[in-house]
Amino acid sequence: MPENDRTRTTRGRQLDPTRDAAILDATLDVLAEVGYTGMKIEMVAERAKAGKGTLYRRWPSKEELVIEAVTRMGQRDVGAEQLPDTGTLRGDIIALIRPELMEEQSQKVRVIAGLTSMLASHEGLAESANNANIGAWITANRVLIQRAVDRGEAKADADVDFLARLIPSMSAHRIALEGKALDKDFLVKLVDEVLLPALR
Amino acid sequence: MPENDRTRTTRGRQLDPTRDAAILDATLDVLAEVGYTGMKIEMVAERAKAGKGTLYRRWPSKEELVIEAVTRMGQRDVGAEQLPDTGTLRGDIIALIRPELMEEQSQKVRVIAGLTSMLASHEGLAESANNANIGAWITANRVLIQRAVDRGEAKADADVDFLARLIPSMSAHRIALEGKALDKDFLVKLVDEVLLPALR
DNA sequence: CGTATCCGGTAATGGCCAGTACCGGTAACG
DNA sequence: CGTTACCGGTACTGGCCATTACCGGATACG
Repeated sequence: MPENDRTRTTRGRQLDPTRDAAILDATLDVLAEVGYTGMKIEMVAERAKAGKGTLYRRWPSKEELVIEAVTRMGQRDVGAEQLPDTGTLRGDIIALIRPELMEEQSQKVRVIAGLTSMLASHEGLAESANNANIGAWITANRVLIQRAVDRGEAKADADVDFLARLIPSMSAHRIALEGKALDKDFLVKLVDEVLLPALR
Repeated sequence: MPENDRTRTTRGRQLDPTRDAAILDATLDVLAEVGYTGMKIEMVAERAKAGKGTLYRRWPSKEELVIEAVTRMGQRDVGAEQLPDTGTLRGDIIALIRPELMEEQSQKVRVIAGLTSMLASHEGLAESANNANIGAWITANRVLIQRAVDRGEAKADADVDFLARLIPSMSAHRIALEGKALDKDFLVKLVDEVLLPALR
């Protein structure tokens, strides 16, 4: 039920669809900054320049709002179809590192980190959060590495699933626990010093 | 100020020092299970078979209690002096994987994960939590890897600081986000397939 | 011994904040 | 046009705990 029941038959003014995006974006911003517990509905409303009523007219609770925001965040992912294909794994992985994507990934990781405490209790959220976000990054890596294996660039007995987690895991740790930014140097070093050696 | 001011000059019964450990242990257990927000003072009291007053007689707030518990958790670390020394890096790292340590590390990671949302807001906690816990594990790895470099077992230009984070980061991701246990197979694979190739 | 203080319980107190109700104003249905 | 429902604001309500206050026993200091 990501989209609430918007099929109206009644009279009068309709919900303004442009407010939705503003509210969901504000939700992610606040989540990334202060986590689920620190996030107050009023902060989201204020940042979205909306009244609390406007939020509650769309989502029945804070929890539902957060679930939709996180789910939507997971949907704007890299898109497994349009992955780079430069002919080498190193080139592919580095092509994945565009500055906008890095910033976006950083926000995603921060959102998830601020959510970990409720993952255990809330079932659907854990799914959306983990699978849809870091998960997409891992999936992209999996595809790229598998290609390298098929191409003979990487050794045939490599554990693709396992190695696909390498870069996202290390990055998540750097962002969430060390509080550092995700810079290109770090990622390039990860590819050259760790991932590629592991595939030879 | 880890230890409260216990220098009493007044008359009457003293604080029973054996209650402290029970309460701090209970705090860590609850934190690992439900995170900071989900943790209610009453849960801790109940698990420690204590009254709430007994807690508040020792710590002025939930926050202070958690800080001391987490700080103390950081102090029972591997102990950089008694690190294994088997002659090979592989042997050393695997010797570090004792079942009790794995269970303890898993609890630590779960505690930290349930705390991430408050790390941003509370300064000292982030320090205690990150540096003192995963940090100790990273430090142990750093020492072992440096030894391997000195010994000529690993290549001389290896970035020891960087590689020391490999196993702890990957393990933390596995425990905190994937919710899986930290088993020996996973760690051995990490050493053989990732760390050692990166050092050749 | 006498009493100050602790102990494990349990019953207030009080603040924070999700959720609700309304307000004056406005846009979009019939 | 006349409703009806929305919009951004701003109270108000109610529940959940952190924190405090007590209770009827222990206990250890002087």
